[in-house]
Amino acid sequence: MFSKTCEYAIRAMIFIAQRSRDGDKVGIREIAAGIDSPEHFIAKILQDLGRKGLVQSAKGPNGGFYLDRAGRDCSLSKIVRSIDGDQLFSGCGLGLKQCSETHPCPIHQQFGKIRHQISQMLDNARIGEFTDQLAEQQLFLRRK
Amino acid sequence: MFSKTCEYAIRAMIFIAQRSRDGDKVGIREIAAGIDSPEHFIAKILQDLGRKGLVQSAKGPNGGFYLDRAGRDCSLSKIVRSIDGDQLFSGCGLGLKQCSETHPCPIHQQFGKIRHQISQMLDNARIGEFTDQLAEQQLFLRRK
DNA sequence: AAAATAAAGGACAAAAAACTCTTTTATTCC
DNA sequence: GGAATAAAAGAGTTTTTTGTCCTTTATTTT
Repeated sequence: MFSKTCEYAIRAMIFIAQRSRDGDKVGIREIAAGIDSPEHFIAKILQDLGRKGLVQSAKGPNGGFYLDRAGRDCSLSKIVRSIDGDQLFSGCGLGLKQCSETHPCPIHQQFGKIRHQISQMLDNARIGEFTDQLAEQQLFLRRK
Repeated sequence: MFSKTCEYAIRAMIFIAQRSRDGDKVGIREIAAGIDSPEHFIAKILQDLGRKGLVQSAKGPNGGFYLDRAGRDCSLSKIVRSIDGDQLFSGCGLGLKQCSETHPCPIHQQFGKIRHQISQMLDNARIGEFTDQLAEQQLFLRRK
């Protein structure tokens, strides 16, 4: 569904949202450990999200990653789009370059409905909304 | 959603179903042209589906690929499963190795619903069901 | 100012996915 | 039996994705 890169990105963003809610910053090592991802790889990903303004960061001692208000309000769909592009939201289920109402692939209708639901879910889910449940260990970002 | 391999496989199977409905066989060149795929690549894929018994084939003059009754009744989910595995049907949306009702990732519930719909759609769709609409050019397997 | 810390950047490496080419095997037609 | 046809098989190559390593830059603390 999502690329590995995108999965790590979402998990990292949610993790950062939780750990930086009181104005703290989170180091890359802590993030990698917290979401069970390769350290250097998630560093690259966050670097990229940083350039795009989806995550904030500060260098030096006491530095790290954190989210501003807009970051916590950011929808999952924005992250998915910025990493995987909009293939998932607009592409044909069978990979046709031209697939539309007037030139549909065999699963065009059915797939459209599903895509719509995926869109809705990802539009509605916000990075910051899991913070409390995460703190209470009702939700998880890594294996036990 | 699906791998390229899987997309080609589904398109090829549907194409073969249509072209072999009267007992004819379809050559690999015709298939590749009909679904807009790399010829040698789809050949490999069909070879594999053949070994798994999902498609029939015959060598020599007048040979080619065709489907038996079971093949035409085959669901899309069976094809997806046999090529991409069941990641799509059972994996975690955020890629967690352990994600379950008792140890859920942040989108576990929402993703579960979507996965269920995808499953249903792929279980219900059968390779042979598009034959008529395809013949009437109401459905398509390649770009214009 | 020097040392320490932590992200940014760039280049590289490994693995997987997508795709190609050539030879072999089976079948049919003459 | 020999030529022609078409899939099967095997051994590549290319591209993309995933992951690693090392150097640089910015910031803070002493």
